[in-house]
Amino acid sequence: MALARTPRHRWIDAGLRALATAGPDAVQVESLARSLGVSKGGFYGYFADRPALLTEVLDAWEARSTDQVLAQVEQEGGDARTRARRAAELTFSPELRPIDLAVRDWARRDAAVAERLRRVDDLRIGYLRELLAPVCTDEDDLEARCLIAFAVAVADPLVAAGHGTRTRADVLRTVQRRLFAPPPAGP
Amino acid sequence: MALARTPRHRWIDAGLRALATAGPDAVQVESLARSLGVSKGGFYGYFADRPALLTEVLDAWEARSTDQVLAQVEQEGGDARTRARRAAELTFSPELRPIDLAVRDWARRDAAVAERLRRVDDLRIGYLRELLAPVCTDEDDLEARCLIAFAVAVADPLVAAGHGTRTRADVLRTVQRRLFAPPPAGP
DNA sequence: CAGCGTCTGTACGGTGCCGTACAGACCGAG
DNA sequence: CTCGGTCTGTACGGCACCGTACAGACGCTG
Repeated sequence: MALARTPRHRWIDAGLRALATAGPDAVQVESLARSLGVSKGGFYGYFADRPALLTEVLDAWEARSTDQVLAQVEQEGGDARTRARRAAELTFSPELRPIDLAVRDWARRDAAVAERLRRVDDLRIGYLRELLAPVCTDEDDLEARCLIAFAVAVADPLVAAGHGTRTRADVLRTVQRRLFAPPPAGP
Repeated sequence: MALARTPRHRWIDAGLRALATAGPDAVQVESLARSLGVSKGGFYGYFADRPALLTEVLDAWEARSTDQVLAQVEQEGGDARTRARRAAELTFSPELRPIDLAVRDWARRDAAVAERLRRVDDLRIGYLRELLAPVCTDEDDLEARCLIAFAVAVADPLVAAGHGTRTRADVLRTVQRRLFAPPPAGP
């Protein structure tokens, strides 16, 4: 039984890279083969066709974005703020971040992708809600903080503007402090 | 001099629609021609090639997203909160919103688009900063609120999660109240 | 070493898009 | 009506990609 030089997971990894850098349209069989230094000969032994690969690419993204991140965070432990930051670091790591953005854009035009993203985001925000609940007395306030935290995390690299003398990191620190601050004053 | 049935601006409008719904890769000459019920015969009389059309599509988007929105808001007037909401309504209208998202994704892989987006976002956040300045004593706080407001506005349709019994609109109202609330307590 | 199954390279037809060429339709001017 | 310029439809060559077919290389197994 000859060993595969280019087994399934290499095609999937290459697909994830292509998805991250150039969107789903760029996940092309011949293009991936070139990037792997291989011809597409073996591809159709593993996958029925291009859509089948895309499905498995999404499977891989979903697993890495949820189970693997949560397992890691829970294993490392720490208080709520530490775990929230760690979950954000892992979820929006330099490696996963561009895939996340590509999937979000993709979800705008593909219902199946949108449903997957909904599952993933529900899980993420559910976890965030648990972590933020202790500092919030009001349920409305809790929900607002969750949306703010998540929206800022998602949109950060999408917002191109500068902040005068401050860096984006400066501003993000201030935002984080606000999120874990005691509830604001009256209406 | 025969009248053009399909003048420049119709190609550009069609390009904007394609960009909005399916991204820049979908702005294809023959595809646009089909959507206009026309063959591509006349296209190359107006535009040198496909990239030239994309440039003009971006020009149109930039003009509509900045000058036209600001002019409208300033003309309608109102207090800071009213104008902020109105600017958001116009900037993220059902018509402009999907173009905005498509451009943001596009900017991730095209430096020229990224620079355009930077100009546009700087202008938008600059305006927002003016409007929010009166309710903020602290400069750090002001900058944080600007980023929060803008990030939530941008990411809202990208975040797929639900909020239990509340609707997204409910949560957004709470966020808006927070943004215009007096500064939070100590550190 | 021989045989087998698996993986890989190459070649092919089909399709869709780009950009060009050109002929004809159309409308206003004289 | 005739002329002229402009816009449009059609056709073409080139290219890139998809999915299939098949022959040969490779390494394990006996």
